[in-house]
Amino acid sequence: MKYNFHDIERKWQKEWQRRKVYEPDLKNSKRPFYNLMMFPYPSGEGLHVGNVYAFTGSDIYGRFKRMQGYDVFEPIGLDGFGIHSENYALKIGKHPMEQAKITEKRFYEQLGAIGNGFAWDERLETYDPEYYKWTQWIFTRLFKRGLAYRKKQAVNWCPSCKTVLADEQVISGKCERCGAVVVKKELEQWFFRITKYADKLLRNLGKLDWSERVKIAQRNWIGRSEGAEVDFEVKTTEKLNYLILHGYTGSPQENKYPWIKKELEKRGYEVNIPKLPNTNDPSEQEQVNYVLENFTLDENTVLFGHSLGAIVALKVLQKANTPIAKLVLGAAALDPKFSRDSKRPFWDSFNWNFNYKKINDLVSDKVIISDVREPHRASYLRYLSEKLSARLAEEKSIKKHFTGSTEPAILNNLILSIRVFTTRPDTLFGATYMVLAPEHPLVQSLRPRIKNWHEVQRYIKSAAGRSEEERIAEGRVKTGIELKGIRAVNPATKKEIPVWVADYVLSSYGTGAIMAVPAHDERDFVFAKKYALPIVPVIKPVIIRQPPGAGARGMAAEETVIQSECWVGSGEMTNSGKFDGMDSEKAQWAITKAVGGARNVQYRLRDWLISRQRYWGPPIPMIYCASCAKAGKGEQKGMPGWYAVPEKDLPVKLPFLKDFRPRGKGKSPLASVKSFYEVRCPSCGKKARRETDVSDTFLDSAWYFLRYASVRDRRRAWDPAATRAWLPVNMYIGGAEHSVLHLLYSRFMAMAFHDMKLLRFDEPFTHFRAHGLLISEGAKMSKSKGNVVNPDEYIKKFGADALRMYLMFLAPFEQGGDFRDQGILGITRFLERAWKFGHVVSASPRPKDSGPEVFRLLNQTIKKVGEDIEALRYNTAVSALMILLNKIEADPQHTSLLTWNDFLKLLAPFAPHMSEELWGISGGRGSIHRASWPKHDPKVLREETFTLVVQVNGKMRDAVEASIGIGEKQARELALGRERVRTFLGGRTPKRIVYVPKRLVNIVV
RNA sequence: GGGCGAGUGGCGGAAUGGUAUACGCUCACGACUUAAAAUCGUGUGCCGUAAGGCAUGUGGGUUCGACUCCCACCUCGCCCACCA
Repeated sequence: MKYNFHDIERKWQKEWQRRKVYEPDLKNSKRPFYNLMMFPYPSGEGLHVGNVYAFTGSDIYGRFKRMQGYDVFEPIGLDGFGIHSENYALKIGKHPMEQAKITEKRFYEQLGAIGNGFAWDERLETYDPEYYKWTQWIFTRLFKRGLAYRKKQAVNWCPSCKTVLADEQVISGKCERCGAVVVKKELEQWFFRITKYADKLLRNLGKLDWSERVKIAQRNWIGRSEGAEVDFEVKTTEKLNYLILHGYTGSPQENKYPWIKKELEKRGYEVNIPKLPNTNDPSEQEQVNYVLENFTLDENTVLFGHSLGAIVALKVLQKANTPIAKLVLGAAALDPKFSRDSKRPFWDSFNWNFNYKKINDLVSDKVIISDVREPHRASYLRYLSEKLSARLAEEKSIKKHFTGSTEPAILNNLILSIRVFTTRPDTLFGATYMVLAPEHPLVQSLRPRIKNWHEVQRYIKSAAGRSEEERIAEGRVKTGIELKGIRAVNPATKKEIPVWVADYVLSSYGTGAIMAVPAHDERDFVFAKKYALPIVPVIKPVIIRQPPGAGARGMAAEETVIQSECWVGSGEMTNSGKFDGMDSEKAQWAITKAVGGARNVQYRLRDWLISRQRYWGPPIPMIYCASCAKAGKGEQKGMPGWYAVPEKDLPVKLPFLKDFRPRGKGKSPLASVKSFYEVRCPSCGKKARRETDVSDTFLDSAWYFLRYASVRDRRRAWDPAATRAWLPVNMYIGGAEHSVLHLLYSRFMAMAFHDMKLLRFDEPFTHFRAHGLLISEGAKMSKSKGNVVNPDEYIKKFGADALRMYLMFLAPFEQGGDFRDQGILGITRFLERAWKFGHVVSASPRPKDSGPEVFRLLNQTIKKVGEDIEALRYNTAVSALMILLNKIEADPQHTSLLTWNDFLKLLAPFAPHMSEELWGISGGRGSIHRASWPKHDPKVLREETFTLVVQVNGKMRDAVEASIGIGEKQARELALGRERVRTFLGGRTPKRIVYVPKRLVNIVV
């Protein structure tokens, strides 16, 4: 009776489905166990053997848990949306919607053939409108929660896929999907505010039972660093002068003005704060004319207006028609249209229309300061900042409306300064120059004061054109250009230092600017060497006492200031960034405070860029209404005109597009489909425009595990009762390549839903295990090497059981394995022998009890296989099964039916089809996969004798069977009495005899 | 450059600080066969006829005893990479 695996496997696969062996009762489960495997991304080539490897490992664990009495839920689905599928469709010239159907069929057939205990009734596909309806719903929820927002930023652009990419999808400067070199592009895009959870994502790792390497990868990716933010004052060649306009009912003698004047004059600036006419009943013309008659604006003027003074300032500038250095508006008075206040006397005499364009042309450096304690002003100030394209600084006042006797927030915005982030404030004394990222806004705002603007502009352009990869490929040759005419003041040394622009500073990390300390930072050192900048090591700083004095940011007065005792201007780097003697926490913060800096924590993690300018994904369910935007209306603060598609209108179905090719130019193909993007505004009903980008595939997979237990729920994304019963996931197994993508996004989702009270837990996977990489013939599988293993072929040739078991036998599951063609024969032989013996067992009389040796080995095997499965050491579990079968075969007359059936149970997770068939043959009831896992008897494990090893000087010289009850004295005597031992001793007397109970005697001479 | 992991027979790999090389592949020989395949049996780290000696990347250390623990170095793999 040859084992016909083909028929038997097919038979049981059908039968299991018919009998719903793997369908847990989702409504009433006593012992739920959610055993999840990462659902596959269905490629056109069909199921990869790597998928089979991962799924088998997960399935074995699930089957083991099921036999231990759990209701195991092991769902499966397809992650079929995304660039990968779309690119494949493009390649073969099929439409992704049609191709998806073909691939789906193929994948489910293949997944069925590997014999996993899948809960087929709960399968899902991410491109199914029933599914992505909820993906879109999630988007709208995140938007309403303020976790989804739009911003313009230099983003990663893949020129080949013609779409933007998240940071996580750029690997060494290349597109994760297609390998094309990624460039930076300035685009407005949707982001998810994952950074809001940076700290929690980091902290929670501690309580998760996950593969350590994945936790480490996440920790590194989040990249928390503690440091300080310090402002460096900027000095320009021509001295600035300040013209400050107070507000309604104000005067230069009141609140912050004297202090500001003093602070600015201390720094050597000319300051004018005129008393404006008719403060209590001001008129626009009168005030504007007064200012223009008494003061002359020029390109070194910093114009600051507070409250109504801000409005006057705008008019003054408009009328003066002279370029100035900088414009700062503090808590500007509200356009009556935006105000809910009672009528003010000046409302009639002021004209609230401005020539924004003219103002923009006259001054490029503009700041609008908004007091966070005055939320009613926020929307107008935001509107104003957009109109003026000014930086909106949200600051906290000392006294509401910035009316305190000191207002550091105002002062800091008046002074031109560069804010840097550093983890090493103790090296401040060694900061000899500064570097801004090419995209730093200050570079643009300082433009009129930069003497070599042409060269600077050329450099910035070339830096933007260069891809990340090029920068790396150039071997870290750093390039940059000095901003001539601009200097910064080192707040520690008070010395003026040059300011550079260089692309080795990243705009998206920290403040986009650094203080360069070439003596203590390798990158700065290289740069300084190249451009002959001073290198000053910081040596032995000392603490001196100083009278109280405010720092640049007006921090509380200090008693201790740390100063460097001596600097040595040698050109060499003192050491590799380690700075002995003063990097203690205390010193770090003392110095930070002394220079008016503030403690700060920075994360490497960036917000998740979610937009994709492609076709094959869920359309982003947002609508933009231009007329609402004009009126400053919108669903979310700071995003006028934007509305989420109402839930009743979901899903926003992806239309069938004949030409679905990516268009480039930063727009999705949907942007050219009028019938798609033309909609009514959900708020005002006027004509509006639908968002035409689709969302990132990783959003689809960031929540799929929540859907499985509720796939038939048409009213909700997930059913609360089912979710409470089955989630969080008890065991999640998948590839380590998702360490910082899928696994981080999913955690973010759970945390966001938790905070929205949509979930009771905030971590989706309590246990996660990363399986290793399956390679073939000693090398990574690739088409070019011709070593790709096709699972269909092996299933056809050897059967699913053999393939499963062989894959698991290769090496520890978490380590990965090397698929060698020859090796599978060993497993085939093992299975054939089991098959043969299974028939012998049922055909010939069996002893009632197994012999003691067989029985002991059985018990040992039960223990070992159970422990090995729990630890995912499948290779040694298989090996133990082989040893047991060898024994049974060698001693068939001492093997009882009971023992044989226990063997089959141990085999069942690995070879589910054959064990099921043999189970029936030897009289087992029901499915073996619902039978209970055997228990070992600890008493039986113990043997009566053991091999006592005899060592001389630590080397094994002899071995002798001894009774388990032997004492130390007897063991010594037994050892010393051995012939061979005497030979090795050669008459010498032992100096020492070490006895290890139940193991060995070591005679030392 | 940083992080993580791994170096054991011809190969995949196994070993709570205590018999290194389990289990399997390969190979050799034998049985069965007209023959081959399959199957079964025996053997298989290296040197040596043997006694014995030498072997867990290299060099040191701790220990009665180290693949295992500690230090330094080398090699390979994976992940990240100008994150201040």
